Amino acid sequence: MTEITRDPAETRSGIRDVAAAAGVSVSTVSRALNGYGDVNAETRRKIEMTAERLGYQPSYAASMLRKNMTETVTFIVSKPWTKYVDPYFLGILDGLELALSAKNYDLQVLMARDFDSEIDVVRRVVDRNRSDALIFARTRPVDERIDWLEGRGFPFATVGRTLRDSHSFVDRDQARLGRDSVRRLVALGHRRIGLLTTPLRYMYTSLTLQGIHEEMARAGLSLDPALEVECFLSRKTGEEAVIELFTRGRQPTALICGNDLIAISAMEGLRKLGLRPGEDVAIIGCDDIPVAAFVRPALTTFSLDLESVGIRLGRMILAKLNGDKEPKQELVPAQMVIRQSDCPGGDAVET
Amino acid sequence: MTEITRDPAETRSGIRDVAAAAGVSVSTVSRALNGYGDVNAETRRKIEMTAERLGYQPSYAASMLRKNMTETVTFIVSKPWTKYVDPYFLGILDGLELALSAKNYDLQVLMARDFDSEIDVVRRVVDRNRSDALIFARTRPVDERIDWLEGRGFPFATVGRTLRDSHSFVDRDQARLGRDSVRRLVALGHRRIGLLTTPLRYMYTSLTLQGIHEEMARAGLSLDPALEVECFLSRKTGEEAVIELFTRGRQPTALICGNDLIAISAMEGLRKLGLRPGEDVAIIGCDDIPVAAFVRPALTTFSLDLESVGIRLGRMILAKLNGDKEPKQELVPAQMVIRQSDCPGGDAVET
DNA sequence: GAGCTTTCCAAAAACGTTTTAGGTTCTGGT
DNA sequence: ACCAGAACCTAAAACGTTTTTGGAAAGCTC
Repeated sequence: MTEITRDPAETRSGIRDVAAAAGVSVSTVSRALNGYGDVNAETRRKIEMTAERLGYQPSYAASMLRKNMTETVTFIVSKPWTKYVDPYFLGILDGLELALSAKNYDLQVLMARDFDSEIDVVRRVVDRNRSDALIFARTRPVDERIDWLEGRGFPFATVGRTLRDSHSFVDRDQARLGRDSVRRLVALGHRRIGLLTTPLRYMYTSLTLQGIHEEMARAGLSLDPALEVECFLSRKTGEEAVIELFTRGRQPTALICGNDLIAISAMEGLRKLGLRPGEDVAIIGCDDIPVAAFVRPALTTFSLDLESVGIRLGRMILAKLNGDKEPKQELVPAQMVIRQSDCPGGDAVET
Repeated sequence: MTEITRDPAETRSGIRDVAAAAGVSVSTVSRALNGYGDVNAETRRKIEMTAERLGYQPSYAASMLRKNMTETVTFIVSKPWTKYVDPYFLGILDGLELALSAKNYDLQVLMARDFDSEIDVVRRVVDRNRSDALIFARTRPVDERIDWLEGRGFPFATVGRTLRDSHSFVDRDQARLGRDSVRRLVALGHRRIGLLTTPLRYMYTSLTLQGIHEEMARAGLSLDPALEVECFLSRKTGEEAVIELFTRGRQPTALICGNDLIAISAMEGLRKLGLRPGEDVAIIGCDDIPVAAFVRPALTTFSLDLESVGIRLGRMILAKLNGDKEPKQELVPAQMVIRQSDCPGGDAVET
């Protein structure tokens, strides 16, 4: 035990330095610090103190190379999400971080330029061994990312389902959300319901539609394709969609919107047509973004405990990393939060 | 050149495999693939083809260990941002990714549990050599992250300034934005202007206030501390703030809000008080979030080309990684987008 | 045709850990 | 007194690259 305490900032001290300073071998330091057995309690304490004193931090690269694991889970996102700030994304990350950090995994988010290059990021991460597991969202009915990863046997989970559903996922119960929307509107007297959907290429859109159609059939309502408009936030907002819908003829008395931004912009479209949203036309959104409560009329929509989705996702991944082979699949229900934008109507207008 | 083409998925092939298959030494493969000189064009081509055929990808850990660089830039975020979806964040990431990927750097986002643990993430990233440079935002007047990094001489840049401003940053020109808001409202006839600020602990808040106060002084308006309320989106929304402000007495005819969410919720507060936002009281927001155009009255606010901020940030970091010592500092102006929420007023109400 | 440079390539060291294989000391039982 | 096994530790191999060092062959100069 020497008195010379070297400046820890001067030059990063490696495991050798710790070993030398503690008077033991390098391998003993490694075992002590990694919590393995075969090391005397007294020795371990001394090593820990020495490491602390020297400010020793194992080189990430070296330990990654030797252990062949990164202790990192990667979430992949790409532009469509970052551009139209999908509230999904960030809330889930919070939950994920929570679950993963409990087991000392880091959560890293990797950016892809656009949706199509996400597969490249997936490939690079896996091929170069940059992560222990992957998570991504915006699944499509048939999704090449999933096919590729399953082919490799690489651990992953998704936010959202696919047609096959052979993998692990957490998803909002979209079908139920669709059914609930319809049931609510039908109960309010609406019989002609318009749909302003999110892009059809995503699986969640078709699951929602499935639920909507199912409940409409049950209520004895006819499905009118002319009442469905696909919205792309980058091009066609709810505003344009509404105008298109109403000028087509057959005007709906209620609108189910794929997300809140569509819903809020649809309100604006209605006003342009001289209609009062929440009075002449009922509107239901989805996601419960922060402003939903503050717009006029306050938006009726579906909220979801995103953090809990993230936590489930994290647990799922951790189980997988522990060798669990079985795919886990969880559906979490969204909560309808009723405000003002859904109003009674239908019969009067219908005649 | 053998005909046996092994299954690339079977077992990851390393640089040795490529060397053997191409009939050259390991070091030559490395030089060829990394674009160094000292390798015959013909040989290089052969090696590249072989590597391609074997699906060779250099191990990230190994190359990281040997080169002592990660080819990764890390952006650190923590909960306050993820929770109240700050539009800043994601747009900047897009620009950053663009700039960095041009030089083959990866952009990684690391999550901290909360603001206070961001410093821990900073420490861990630097100590364990997990990134070549850091970027973060939400700077405070005196910021321990910056002090620590400057002490280490680790490359970094921030979104936002500090009191000392000794480091590299890109920032929105907050002072100017503040001045512009006031000038606009004064021109519209307002003389009693209320302030619903973002949290004061952030540097950008005080810079904005600085600009606001400066312009108010120039216009000969008195500064009334009773007209300033600090909003925290987690606790005090614009709605509560407005109610507090107006029940204090001395009612303003216009409100400058620290961000759009505050502004939109403030509108709701005004309505609760029986006032019409955009008619009785003018409102100016900040950030131009997607819904800003769709609320009623449509929100007058400030937009910013976030992608360009990201790109500047990226270039800044790349220069630094190229050995540039000089700190670079850029201020980018925000664009006022005038909609409906700022209305004439003041004199009539003022008496 | 000797000497010098240039071009191309190979062998080996190095990066900083973790893991394996093995060795020494101690304890307790006979 | 001897042996088996436990407890603790060390030396060396291994991870998969990049970089350094040096050497052989070829080309050029006089």
